Amino acid sequence: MDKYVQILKEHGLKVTPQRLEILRYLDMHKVHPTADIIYSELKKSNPSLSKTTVYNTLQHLGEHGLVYSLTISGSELRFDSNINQHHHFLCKTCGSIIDIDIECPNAKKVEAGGHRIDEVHGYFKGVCASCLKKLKNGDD
Amino acid sequence: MDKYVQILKEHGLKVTPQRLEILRYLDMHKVHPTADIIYSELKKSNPSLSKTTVYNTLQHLGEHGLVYSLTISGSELRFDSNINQHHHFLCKTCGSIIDIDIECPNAKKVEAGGHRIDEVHGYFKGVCASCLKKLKNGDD
DNA sequence: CTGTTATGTTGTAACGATTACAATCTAGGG
DNA sequence: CCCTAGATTGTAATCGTTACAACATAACAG
Ligand SMILES: [Mn+2]
Ligand SMILES: [Mn+2]
Ligand SMILES: [Zn+2]
Ligand SMILES: [Zn+2]
Repeated sequence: MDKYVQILKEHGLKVTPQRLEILRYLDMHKVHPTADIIYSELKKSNPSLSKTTVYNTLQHLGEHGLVYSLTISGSELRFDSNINQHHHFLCKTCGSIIDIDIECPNAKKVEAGGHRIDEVHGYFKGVCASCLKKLKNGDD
Repeated sequence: MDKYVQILKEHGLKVTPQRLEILRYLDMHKVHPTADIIYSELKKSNPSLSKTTVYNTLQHLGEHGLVYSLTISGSELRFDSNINQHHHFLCKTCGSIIDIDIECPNAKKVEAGGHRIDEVHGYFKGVCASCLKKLKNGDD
């Protein structure tokens, strides 16, 4: 049985072609795309796809813990199918969002305050190594 | 000389009544208000205030490091005049955004990857202690 | 103090991401 | 194979934010 079919079934979600394609797209493109990017790309092979379906599906997948939405940019949500705890770096020069494989060691302290934590988001913003290098080369 | 006048002058910003009021509002109301909340509140005493001015001013103050904008909610920016490094907790039940006084110990690791960090955002989302207590009491 | 000018303010219109809604379709159980 | 709850679609609406142009004013020189 197809990997993505299985994932949907395990979570009691109806298996539809749209859901399968969105799941697969996120799994194959780990650059934290927007809903609109996912829509535009998948529309190429499925011209009847609706943007509403992309939004609905991403929300469903999110509610079932299959995808994660990042608010790092402030203007649009970015989606991530990597469920493992990790942080993100947003380059303000090239716009790319880079995975930072660290876990937050502070969660315990927050829970000590009596709050219940469901999500941890660690965001860094600045200029990525690649863009810094380009800037330096342009100097001379 | 007024505290806020001094802050603006130190940063080479023209001193205007609007900027002074926005600075003061943020300093007096540390609940991470939206631009719209700031606008609505200040409009009471200055009916000619424009929403554009609030957005422009917040952006200027941000560029000069006098305020910080949080993308924690994903749907709207929240503003913070507390410049000291700290994290935030968003309660998905009552919507409040609570300061968490911890610094991120991971910044060094990110910089080790060659990236330049300008901003660090630590966000936790869940249910706050106060809302948890209410939920528990409602159980019986 | 007054005139000049760069900059700030205002109101309105435009924009872009997301959501609401109603009609149509379909996955999956019986 | 049929039924129906739930999914998909297209369109319109919403909401936060930004663009723009006319007008106003802070700050500085004289
Ligand atoms: Mn990621
Ligand atoms: Mn804060
Ligand atoms: Zn970059
Ligand atoms: Zn709460």
